[in-house]
Amino acid sequence: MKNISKEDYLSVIFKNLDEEGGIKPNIIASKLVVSNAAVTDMLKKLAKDGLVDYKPYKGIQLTAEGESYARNMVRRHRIWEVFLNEVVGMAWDKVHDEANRLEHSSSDDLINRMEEMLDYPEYDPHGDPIPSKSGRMPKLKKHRPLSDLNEGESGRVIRVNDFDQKFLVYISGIGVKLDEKITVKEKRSFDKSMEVIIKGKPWNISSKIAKNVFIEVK
Amino acid sequence: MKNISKEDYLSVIFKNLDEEGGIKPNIIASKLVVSNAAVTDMLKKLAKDGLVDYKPYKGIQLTAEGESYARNMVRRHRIWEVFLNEVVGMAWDKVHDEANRLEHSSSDDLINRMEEMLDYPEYDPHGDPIPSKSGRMPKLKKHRPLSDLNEGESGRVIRVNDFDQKFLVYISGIGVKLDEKITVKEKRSFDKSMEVIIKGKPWNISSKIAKNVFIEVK
DNA sequence: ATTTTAATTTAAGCATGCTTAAAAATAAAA
DNA sequence: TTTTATTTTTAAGCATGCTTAAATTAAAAT
Ligand SMILES: [Mn+2]
Ligand SMILES: [Mn+2]
Ligand SMILES: [Mn+2]
Ligand SMILES: [Mn+2]
Repeated sequence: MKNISKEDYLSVIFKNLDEEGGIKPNIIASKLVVSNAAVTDMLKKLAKDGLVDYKPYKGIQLTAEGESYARNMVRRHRIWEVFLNEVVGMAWDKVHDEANRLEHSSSDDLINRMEEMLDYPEYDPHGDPIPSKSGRMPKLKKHRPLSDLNEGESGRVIRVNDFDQKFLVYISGIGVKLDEKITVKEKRSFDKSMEVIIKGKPWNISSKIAKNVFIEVK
Repeated sequence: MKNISKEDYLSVIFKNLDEEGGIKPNIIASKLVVSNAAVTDMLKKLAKDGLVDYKPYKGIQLTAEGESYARNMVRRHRIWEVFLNEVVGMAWDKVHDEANRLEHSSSDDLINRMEEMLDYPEYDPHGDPIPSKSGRMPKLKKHRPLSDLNEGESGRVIRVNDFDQKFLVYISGIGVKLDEKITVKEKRSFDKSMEVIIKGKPWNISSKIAKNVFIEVK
């Protein structure tokens, strides 16, 4: 195989199955910013390659081979993110885009070496779990979006979505980072925005922001 | 621009102009392992992009823009090689192939960070000079292929060609590395093979080997 | 100078990964 | 249940970067 486009499709499918329990052509198209027609096309090719189980109109699944390929892509991506962040000193809001390209261009040998240098990290800089060489995925602690918390509740950040750099820059600016404590002071029903307390300071955040920050459930 | 194929063509053209003083479609085709027709095709595209000066049958030159793009590609490649070798601990016979892919997938920011971490190296693991951010190329000391040395002459290795992994594995095995002293004990006219002394030990090497190892001229 | 060989370019065609527009299937609303 | 809206697939077409085969040009040999 070995093909940047196919690798991207597989990653998107894998992550959505993992996080949402399902995937439709629709979602793939919007995540990869291509037309629905392009997705149908590629699904056929991936099916022919034996990587995807695809029944038109019915559903999309990964085959065993497709899943293990995809899992390895996620592993590559997240190891690159940790490496860029910890060894090269790149900010957490920049590593995702860089890793998105590097993940397709590195040998397994290089990935394994970086993993060893980093002493086998279990989570990437945004809290996402890193599959081991054998494919085992560390369990994420139980968590829910900040947007689900009620007034008065508080908890620690355990994961943030990493696909939008501007989002990461913004939340860094108000002090959000992994393991930081956040308290919901006020929640407004008309637009779902909320006032939160971070390091003693109050901040107003939109529901869009709150939906992409995840809080550990105690 | 930004395109793996075009970047590879530019690098090959630049290196050949730099090292041999000229370049023909022929050479490009063999270095990139594509047909001559593919080269003609691509030369037209690069000309249209304003990166190459191309007169059919007459000659190939880089424009100012093409040269600076190519120089930056060589810079990326060689900084990756040093980084992989020194930071990641990858053997000198493996870094070239890995860098050949990574060079297309990294931001200038990443390259500059790696360069800084490495304290601005001037030469890559095979002795090739690394262009600075501004494009300045460190001067290589005067040198000639080992194959040109006469019986009794000796000198230190200053550079080796890095494009064939097996070649590097082989010469490593007989003790050839940068700055190592080599003495020519015997030179056989019928096949240009020679017996050389490395670290006190005699070795028989073919002219093909000797042509790819470069010795500093005192 | 003529012939032969080698290098280069042109021509036609193929696979990949997209696009837009139209058709078909499914899901949602009335 | 019937109509409407949404999603998905099919169809046709385009750019890219290759290929092989044929034609052209340049270089080398006689
Ligand atoms: Mn990421
Ligand atoms: Mn991440
Ligand atoms: Mn190299
Ligand atoms: Mn090198």
